[in-house]
Amino acid sequence: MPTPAVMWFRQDLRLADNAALKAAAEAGPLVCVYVLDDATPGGWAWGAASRWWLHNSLVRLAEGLARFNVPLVLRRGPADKVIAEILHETGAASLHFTRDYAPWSGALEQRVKTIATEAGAACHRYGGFLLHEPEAIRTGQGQPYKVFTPFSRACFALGDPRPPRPAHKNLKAWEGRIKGDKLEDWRLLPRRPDWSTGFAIWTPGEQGARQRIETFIDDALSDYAEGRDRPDLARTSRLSPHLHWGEISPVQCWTAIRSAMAAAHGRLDRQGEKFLSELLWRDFSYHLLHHWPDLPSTAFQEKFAAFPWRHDPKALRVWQRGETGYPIVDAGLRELWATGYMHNRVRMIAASFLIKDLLIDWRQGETWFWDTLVDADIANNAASWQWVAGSGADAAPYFRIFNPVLQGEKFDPEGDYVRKWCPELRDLPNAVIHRPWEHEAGVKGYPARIVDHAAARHRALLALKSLS
DNA sequence: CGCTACTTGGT
DNA sequence: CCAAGTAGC
Repeated sequence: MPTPAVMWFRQDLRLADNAALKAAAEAGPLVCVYVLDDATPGGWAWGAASRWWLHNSLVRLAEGLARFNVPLVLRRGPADKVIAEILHETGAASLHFTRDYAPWSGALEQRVKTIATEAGAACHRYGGFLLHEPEAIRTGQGQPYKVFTPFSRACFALGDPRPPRPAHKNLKAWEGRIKGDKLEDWRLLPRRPDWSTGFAIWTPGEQGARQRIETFIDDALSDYAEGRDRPDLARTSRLSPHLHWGEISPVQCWTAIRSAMAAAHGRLDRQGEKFLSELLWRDFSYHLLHHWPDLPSTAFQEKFAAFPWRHDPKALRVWQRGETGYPIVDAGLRELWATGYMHNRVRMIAASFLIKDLLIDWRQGETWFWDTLVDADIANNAASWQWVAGSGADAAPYFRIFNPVLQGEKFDPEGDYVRKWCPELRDLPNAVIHRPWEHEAGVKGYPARIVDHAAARHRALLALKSLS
């Protein structure tokens, strides 16, 4: 029996444009494995919504491999220990995997390399999760970037990435057998099945990712630059969970958008560039996380360590349930609970409300999003919460406090988004849909405001002042 | 990837 | 009184 090559699937749950899989397939008959590792990430084990996605994505990946009669072996435990076992059980000559950039991953990948070497297997690590490796982008001074705009300029200056690799025509399985878990036994689906019924809007898996980007290009790209800010319109790409699990690579996305731009002979240039720059935001978050691994837990700007956060579990609960009395905030948190997703503009508004209006520590919001978002992502989540908190690397020179009424009126002008998620407000006229407390007849069943925004804003400015 | 307060110039 | 523009946080 020829010695196999082990393909360790991680956040690269796709067959196409997968450098690790390609190399493994060329190195020998395949042993494909996914390891569920809840130990190594410490407090950042996959949240509940992520687990729902992972379950479905693994089903799809296993189906894709089954077309080549290649099984997907499922194992559970600390990844380094499990990989060591797999290498010994199979006598593999090589191990292939795609790099990831979580704070614990550098050390993990180092241990795996040592283990593989000791087991007599060549260890190969590949990029592909990002457009640019975090070490590859440097300022003129050789330092990592702290500000997005020059970072993205440096990326654009490098030109387009190499085109994606096509999917395999053939994959060959190792003929030996090793034991694996049954996916159902991992119990990745929520215990309360009613919670995830609204997740049916998603199609996890490589095929779903491909459909998603096609639909996006056809339906939304032509108006992306402005439309992306409108939660009442379906103009965001919704690719984030697919990208997070590597069902589509950022290079595939980049190339698809570039082709659409070329096919439109320049008419889509501004819209397309906007989307490409959003893809670079994702790279930027990982760039920050890689160089500042404390980003998920510690304010980047040191003076924020002394910020007088309020301990208020009741208010946190009100925010989580979407019962703050501010329609755009509540709609966002209810959309999150129902679908595992929140529109990006609304994420900023909802996050600002938790931090600035309720003075609740951004880490509590970060934790909630980690558990409830299907696209929960360690780098994007941390960088974005810090950005809203004003404690991040590229903080605005002023203490930005979103006004939930003005934001609602600006970005959900007809109130369609708010009416969808807060049906109690359905019959309010547009003029007061984002300020229901001004409706003379009152509103049945909708909560009163948890704080007065003007007063809360004043309080937040005082809290900031206390830092200097 | 803002907001408020204030000014100006208009009705 | 309002709309538009802008300084300053």
